Amino acid sequence: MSSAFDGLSRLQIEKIYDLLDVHIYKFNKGDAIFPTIKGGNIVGIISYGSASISYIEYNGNEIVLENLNKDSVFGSNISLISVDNCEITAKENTEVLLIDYNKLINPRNLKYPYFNIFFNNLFDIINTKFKETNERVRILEKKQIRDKLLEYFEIEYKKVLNRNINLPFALKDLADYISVNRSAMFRELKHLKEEGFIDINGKRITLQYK
Amino acid sequence: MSSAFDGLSRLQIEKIYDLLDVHIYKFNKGDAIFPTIKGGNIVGIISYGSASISYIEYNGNEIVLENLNKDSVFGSNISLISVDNCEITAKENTEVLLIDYNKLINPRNLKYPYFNIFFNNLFDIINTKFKETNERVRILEKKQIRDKLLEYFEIEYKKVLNRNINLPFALKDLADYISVNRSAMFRELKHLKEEGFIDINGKRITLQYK
DNA sequence: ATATAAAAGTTGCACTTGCAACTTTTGTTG
DNA sequence: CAACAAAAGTTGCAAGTGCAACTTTTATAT
Repeated sequence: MSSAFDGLSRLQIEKIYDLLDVHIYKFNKGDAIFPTIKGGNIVGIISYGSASISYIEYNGNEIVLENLNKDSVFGSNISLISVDNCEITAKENTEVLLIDYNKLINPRNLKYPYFNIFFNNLFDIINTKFKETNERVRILEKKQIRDKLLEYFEIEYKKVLNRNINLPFALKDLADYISVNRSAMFRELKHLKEEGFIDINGKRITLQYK
Repeated sequence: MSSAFDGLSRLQIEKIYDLLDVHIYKFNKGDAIFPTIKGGNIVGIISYGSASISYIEYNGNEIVLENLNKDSVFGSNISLISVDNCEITAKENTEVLLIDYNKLINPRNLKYPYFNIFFNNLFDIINTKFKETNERVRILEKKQIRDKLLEYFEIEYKKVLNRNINLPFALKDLADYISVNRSAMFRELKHLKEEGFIDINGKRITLQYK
């Protein structure tokens, strides 16, 4: 996980705070972060703590869109996650940096080398985020659980070029990620195993067909 | 559909061509655009014509990820669509502008007001694209066709605040968009109609519950 | 106006999936 | 290490969905 301030000294980071008129807000567990940022074109960075972006469905269910941790960047105007119609809630003591979007894209700032590092870091985080989202879309587009799993394997395989895929999360989280029922996913994994396509050992999945 | 050159005069556009050393390539129907841009960090803009971004699945199926039309922007390093492992194919006579990504983010260019307009336009296109993708993820995450449809309606309703939703595409394209079988989607639309939730007249859907 | 193609609309059926209700295993905490 | 919680693993069943194979309607072209 890279940070928007990677490669910058303490002093340079403070200069950026000044340059962009960064506002620092602290929230307690359960606090809503959104009233402070909604409306304005503002970019948020979590400096410590964690929060979740969620929204209420038409039927009243709360859907967690994303979890924000240290160094996460969010905001509706910086191509990260659609914050509109969402609530952002602190999950613990959390500090958030808020930056006016217009100051961020003010070209005058680009004459400062340390600002360019910061801006490129931000762009990089956005880029990574978007690539991840596109990967997930490829999986979600598949109609059947088997195809979603195979697409997931394919994407992970290309990243490491290794038949052994180590799940970065629990199996139940994989079910959430590919958006299918946990038991049904498990059943399908079992079938893939029985048919000799894969082998599973805890969080390690081996692709027998590669 | 906005263009990266919106708000710029012919002369200013030519200055941008010079500034960024824009390369202009022409392709015939069926030509692969990708060999020219792959590897390098390059941003593409379709100046006229159309193309499609597709990839070959593990089972040999070709999946069309996206259609590019006039003014579409693409490229793996500008947060648009993950072009890696994909093929870009011209669907007709097509002209593409290719820009070196590093020149695009060169801060020296930002001293030119016309470049800032261009850059902001690009950022805006990226932003819109990402919001659209996030919308789609919200729909694709739903497990049942009914929930996908209702989520789609919800999103469209919030955009226009009108019970009448005009589909911007054919019903079969809606099925592709929410990634379900066309007939199955139709059946579900019929059920929603029979249960009084919606009314359908061609491409106009009226939400009776709003 | 007629031919042709494309989209809309319909239906039956087999298969897939979500869901609930478990048991078993693994991990965590005082 | 006992107690508890969380995750993994299993199963039956009802409901949902994909798919194929249609018919009907609408759009497009000559």
